[in-house]
Amino acid sequence: MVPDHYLKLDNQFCFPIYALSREITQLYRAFLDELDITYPQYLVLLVLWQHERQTVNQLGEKLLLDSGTLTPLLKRLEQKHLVNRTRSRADERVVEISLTPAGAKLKEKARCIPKEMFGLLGISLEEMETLRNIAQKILQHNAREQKA
Amino acid sequence: MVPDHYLKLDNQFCFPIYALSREITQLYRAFLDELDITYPQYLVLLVLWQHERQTVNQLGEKLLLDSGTLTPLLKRLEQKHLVNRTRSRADERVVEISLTPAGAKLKEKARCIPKEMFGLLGISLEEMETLRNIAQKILQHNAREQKA
DNA sequence: GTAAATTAAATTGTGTGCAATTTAATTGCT
DNA sequence: AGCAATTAAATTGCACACAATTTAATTTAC
Repeated sequence: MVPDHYLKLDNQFCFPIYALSREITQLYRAFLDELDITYPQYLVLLVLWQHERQTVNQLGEKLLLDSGTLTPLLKRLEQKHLVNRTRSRADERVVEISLTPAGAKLKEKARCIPKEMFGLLGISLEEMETLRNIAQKILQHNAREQKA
Repeated sequence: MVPDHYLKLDNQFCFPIYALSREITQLYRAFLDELDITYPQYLVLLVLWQHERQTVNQLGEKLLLDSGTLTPLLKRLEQKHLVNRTRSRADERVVEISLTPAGAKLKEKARCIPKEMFGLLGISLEEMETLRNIAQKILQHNAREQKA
């Protein structure tokens, strides 16, 4: 007989991650509202600030999101004139996402966000890195299993 | 001048948590689809299995969700005949959520889920507890700041 | 060269999640 | 007692997130 404490909310390992993820998105809002973007949109821009031009598929691979989520999100970013969506001439199934000048400029306003976010968490740099490393370990473990 | 690496996706602490949370919800689906419930619905049931009867507000406090999320969710659980939603006689603003016999019975089917989930993560028990403790630390840190 | 199979993105449908607001009931103050 | 303030839940509006499916284009196989 499995002991009951396995089914108590406080003993669930996954719930705090779920709750924390939502908390993080919430905390980001204070900063991102000023830029008029959401957290997932911010993630997209992070990738584009680093890579300038990406297909929907490439964005999806990096952000672990599918086109069902990305397509409307990217359309909204396009409407805000932060990105351009262009059908590739080489392969018309492919849509390339690139930064507009305004989108590129937003990077400057966003540069202090990661640091300020960290300041809101109340944990040490070590704890933060531990958290990240374990999270990434799980993600990588499951990435491999899915492809096997 | 803030170095650019602060704005690289790989160096974001928050993104792996965000991605992990979604991954966790995904992994849970394998088990919860059989019970015909979603992960947030599962969380609600976890609370009810432990506490039998809760107001919407109490559920919200425990799950860090507001009634905008909970009300439709609970309505769907009610439609599945897993819970009853009853207006309190003592205070008609209050809606009490209680388990139906079917809802209570589901606990038996769910008893192995936490353990099996753990098996899918590819981390040690220690790593899991570390992850949970840091996550809870952040959540508590921000719970206090919000009320201050 | 042509048809079948595969692929990239888009669409459809459903269930969250949260801010803002509304509705109805209760509490607090005078 | 009556009204203002507060509260619990519900609603409205919007942005995700993901499964399933569709559309259009490309690749593969014959």
